[in-house]
Amino acid sequence: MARRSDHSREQIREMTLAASEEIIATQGHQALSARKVAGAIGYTVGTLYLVFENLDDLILQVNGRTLDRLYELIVEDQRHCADAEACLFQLGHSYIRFADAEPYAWQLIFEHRLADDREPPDWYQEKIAHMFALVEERIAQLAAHQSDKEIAQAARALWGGVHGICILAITHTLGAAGVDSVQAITYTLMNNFVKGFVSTPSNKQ
Amino acid sequence: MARRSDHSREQIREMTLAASEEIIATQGHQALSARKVAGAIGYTVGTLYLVFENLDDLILQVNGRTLDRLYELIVEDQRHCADAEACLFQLGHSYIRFADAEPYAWQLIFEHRLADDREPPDWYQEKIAHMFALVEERIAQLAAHQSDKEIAQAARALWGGVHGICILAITHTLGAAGVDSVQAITYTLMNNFVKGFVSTPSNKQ
DNA sequence: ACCTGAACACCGTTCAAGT
DNA sequence: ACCTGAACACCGTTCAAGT
Repeated sequence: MARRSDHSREQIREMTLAASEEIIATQGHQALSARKVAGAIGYTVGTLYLVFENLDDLILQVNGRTLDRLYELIVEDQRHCADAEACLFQLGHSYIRFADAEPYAWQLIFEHRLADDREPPDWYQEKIAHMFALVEERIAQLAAHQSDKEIAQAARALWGGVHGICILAITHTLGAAGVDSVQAITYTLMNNFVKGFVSTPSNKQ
Repeated sequence: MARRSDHSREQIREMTLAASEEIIATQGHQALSARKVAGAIGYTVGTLYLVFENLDDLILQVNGRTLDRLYELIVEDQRHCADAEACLFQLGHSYIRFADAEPYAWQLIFEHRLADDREPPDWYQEKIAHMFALVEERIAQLAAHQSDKEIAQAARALWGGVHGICILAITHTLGAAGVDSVQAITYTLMNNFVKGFVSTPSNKQ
């Protein structure tokens, strides 16, 4: 058998990504396999390799779309907060809400390692930078006398911090049950951090 | 062939764990396979299943030993710091130093998921609680008027925070190159957090 | 040109059979 | 009693062969 042409390359790409997302969302990324995805869209394994470089590439595309959804959620939530501090806290809450809603997709972003420790492609790095800019923006609004470098440093520290709480919560390493408790811990982190940050003329060591 | 009895069960266990650690340290946990480990110790795959329940169990044992090494390093470093605040900062630095020295072993602790989301065994949870107590102890020394609950919350927030910075650094998501820069970001997090924490009569929302 | 399906070199896990 | 090795049901990836 051959030459079906039921779908365009772009359609197959979309079907493949959607099927992968479905498997990841319901069974986790451990359950993702080329054969399973191919079966789900009614093609054979070989076809996937006409559209994607390999499984690593497929996962990278999936992760890109996860980052897009996360960005959308965050931006939407940012439209309903009052001042810079409230908006910064909202950033953390939105992040956790997403991780809680799509734990497997979210984890895959950080557990997926490219072969030979290669750098992710530019389009991917830009998505991350794009999201990161939102944190830096809010931190900058709170900074009274801090330099750009200190603001960048603070944004990385705080985003890393919120991220870590998420991870530990999802892997049950925090001894904290439920999303509410995670949100409370995140609030503790951000609240104390911001207090320390705005109260200092300079944070440089 | 059969009945070699060259080694006791305990010796095979030790050889298996050592070989697994070697593979993980040099090639990452993706490269770990039952057949590869068996080959490295001169036995066939079947033998591993006489000593370990399955590969998940083997990894759990490896992770337990990783936690032990981390604990040793932290406790040793804690003997050379001046006051509570310095010791707390040292905790973060030790943690990052370990993650940097043994990135693959360290990552495996958080990427390993038990089947069906089962809880890890008691002996494993105790190792984590043991290490966590070190953070709580230092936080408690810095707390002037905070309640036990606030101290526990703060310890979780701060440890989660340091952990997250580690992850993002290792996965190149922080735009920060090198251990020094990671240590600086961690310092920013801890310094601002502690400043906020000690300056507040109560952190309850 | 597009897709198949068989092949290759791997997996984790089990278990009858050998000594 | 201890260990093997073959079997089973899977993997990712490639590519000659079919239409």
